Amino acid sequence: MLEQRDRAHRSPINLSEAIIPGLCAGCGARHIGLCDALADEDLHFLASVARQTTVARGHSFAIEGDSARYFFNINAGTARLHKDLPDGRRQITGFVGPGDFVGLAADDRYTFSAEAIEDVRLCRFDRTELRGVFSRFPAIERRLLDVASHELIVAQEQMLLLGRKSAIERLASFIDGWSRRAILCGGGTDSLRLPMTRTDLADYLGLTIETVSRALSALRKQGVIEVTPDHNISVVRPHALHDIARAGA
Amino acid sequence: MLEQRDRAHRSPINLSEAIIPGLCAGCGARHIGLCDALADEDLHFLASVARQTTVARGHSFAIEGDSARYFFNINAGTARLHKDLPDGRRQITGFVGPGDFVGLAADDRYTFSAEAIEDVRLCRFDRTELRGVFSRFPAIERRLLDVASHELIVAQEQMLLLGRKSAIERLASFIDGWSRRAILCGGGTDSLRLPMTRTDLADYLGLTIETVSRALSALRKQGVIEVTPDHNISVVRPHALHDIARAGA
DNA sequence: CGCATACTTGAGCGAAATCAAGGCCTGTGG
DNA sequence: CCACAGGCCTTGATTTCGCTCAAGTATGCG
Repeated sequence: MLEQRDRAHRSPINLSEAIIPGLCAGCGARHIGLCDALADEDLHFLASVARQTTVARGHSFAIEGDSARYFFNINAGTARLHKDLPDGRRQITGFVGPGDFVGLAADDRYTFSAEAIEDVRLCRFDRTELRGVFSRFPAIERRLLDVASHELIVAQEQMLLLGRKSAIERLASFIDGWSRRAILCGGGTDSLRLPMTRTDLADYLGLTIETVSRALSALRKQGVIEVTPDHNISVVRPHALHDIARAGA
Repeated sequence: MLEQRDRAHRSPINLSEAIIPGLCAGCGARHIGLCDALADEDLHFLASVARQTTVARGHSFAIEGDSARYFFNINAGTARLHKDLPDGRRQITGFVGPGDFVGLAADDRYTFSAEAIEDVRLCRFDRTELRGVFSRFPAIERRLLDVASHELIVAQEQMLLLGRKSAIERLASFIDGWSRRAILCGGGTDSLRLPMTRTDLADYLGLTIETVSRALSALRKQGVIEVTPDHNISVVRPHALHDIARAGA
């Protein structure tokens, strides 16, 4: 019986990181390998339809309108997904990190752009081969349906945020969600690393950079968060933060 | 060999309407049956996990926070899906009509409420039985993944609308999309029936009822649309409407 | 006919956008 | 080592788009 390490060694794909991670309840798709029971022939098949690549910070690996040839699974780093209007207005629809999928929401052409905000390592699947992958690994198709369902829930929550919440509530919602994700998927609760700029935050929350900055200051003055010198955040009163996010009580 | 009509007659489910409709490119999930090759035993199985019901206008068939027992497929009528904040603010995340699915974006509990804005006839599936349905009809699972992907695309487009578009652009986008849907899925292009109230429209577009009304008047004064005496709409200059929607050129 | 519901329009207000200035950190070159 | 440029962020002043408050119109129903 092969060790995980040996299998990883045989494949151009690094199996010690999730190729097809599972859905971790509460935090979305992250960190749970599905690949423990793969035979050698399965590995060879996967290697023929998937390739691991690196995308440097600032570079795009999918562009809205381009032919959607690939489907991605992020292994390391963070990327932003965004849609743009002709006059330059931008809406970031999500940030994706290790374990997340990119390209579920695709037609023949990408309906979004994906850009690395840190160096990203990812696994790239040929979309034309996806049917083949599904029939060989039915569990993957099932998993993807779960992932897609979860993404729909998140998307609808974001619509509520964009359509109906105030600037402070938007910021509080984002920090609340991001810190939960960090706690569930890594640990350290004291300082929360924000790999995205204030501009990214603004484009994600439907605000301007100035309003983001002011809302952060307001949360800081209320003693709910602290802003570290390197512009990261630490959550001082998680419960109060959550109450603001939910427009609570 | 059984006729479609005979099969319909044998089942409590009306098979002449789509139980599991296909994905009609461009218009989303609508009107295309998947049920032409079903054996009698399959029909009996479907009848054991699904039931056709009616929901009267104004009534909810799913409530946010309730245990998500069912999965729905709309056969007739229109419903709104919405999320609410404790203080009464409401965001409608979508309108669903014949052929659409409700409950894809569900965890153990519903993360949205669904309410009929016209009398609705729907087919109700036990979610605990869905796995069984999928293994008996793999095509359904595949179809649902396509539907979920398409809904993600639509959701991201709506995020762009809510986060970055002006009131007039929002209205133009909605009317543009709704009229395309109407043209693709039924025909008559002259008068566009809007089954939802101005309040619904406002809650869908992240605006107030007054702003919706003013934006409609503005589009009317620009000669892009006409508003009929019964508050429906007819699109006079579709191209101009589309340009406004896309903040175009 | 009277009332309720839904929609439209106007006036004034306010939250966030825009415009503008200044601070802080990093890297680069003298 | 310091000087300076360029990001990135914060804060202040002013403007604006859409919200709130208010009044009036139209339609449908008992």
